[in-house]
Amino acid sequence: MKGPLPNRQGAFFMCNEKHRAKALAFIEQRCLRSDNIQGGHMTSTRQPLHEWTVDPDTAIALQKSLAPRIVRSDQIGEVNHIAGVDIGFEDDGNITRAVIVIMRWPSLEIVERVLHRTPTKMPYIPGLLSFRELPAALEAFEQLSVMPDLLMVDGMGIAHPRRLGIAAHLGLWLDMPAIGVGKSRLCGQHDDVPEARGSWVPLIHRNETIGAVLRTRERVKPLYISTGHRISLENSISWVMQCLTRYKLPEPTRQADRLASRRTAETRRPEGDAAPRQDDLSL
DNA sequence: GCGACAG
DNA sequence: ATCTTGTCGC
Repeated sequence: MKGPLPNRQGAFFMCNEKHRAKALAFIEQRCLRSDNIQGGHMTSTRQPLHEWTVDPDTAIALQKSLAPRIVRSDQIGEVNHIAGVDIGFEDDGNITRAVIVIMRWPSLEIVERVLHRTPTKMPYIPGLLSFRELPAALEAFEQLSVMPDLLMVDGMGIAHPRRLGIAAHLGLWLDMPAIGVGKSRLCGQHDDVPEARGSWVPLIHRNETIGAVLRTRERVKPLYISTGHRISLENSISWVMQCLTRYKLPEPTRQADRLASRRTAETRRPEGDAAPRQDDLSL
């Protein structure tokens, strides 16, 4: 019997056991390895790429060392599922809400959603966003039963002072194709974007094209699109355009966005009510 | 030194 | 990001 939208637990145990097993294996391999899976031999030591709770200087050094590993060309296979990734906050920023929405391509129907809530551990520092938001996002990924083939992450890809924005960082960590979909500029300069939907101008920083400023809707502030990992700028723009409906944001990002910031009945706490005990909410 | 600064 | 009231428009 089909209810409105089965919660995660139900969906997991009733329908996606096999997928979930594969997803777990995937996330385990992606998150716990170092850099030794060349050729066909799996001699992985299963060590994380790096720590997440670090001081600003260390974080900057990490970005500099990781940035050269970002693949800016198309290294992407068949796309059956696209993920929208977004992080929101509640309780004065003390609680981080990581959201992942998986949509089937090309139908764009939602096949899975995860909302993971966890205490915030790092402050927001311009340029170091991924260190604040990615730990929660990765925990959300661990709860997926369907692994996507392409990520759309809110924020910048390589359009970053050290070329490692949150979308690039996540793409590299998971070794998955990723696109950065930002709503405002972090660095770089650009001309005015023509008013026509679909038109764009290059975003340039230190004499290098690091992204595109794309008009996804007329009369609306353009989006900042950039390569995250394993996808070219041209195809990043193409995927974003293909995921547009009637809104400014591409569907995967839009759906993740609304879930990450929406005050739901579970989130809202009338006077006298106790805070939710659970870390994860069913949707 | 001063301003800018994803979410 | 989040907090907020009203306002404009389909």
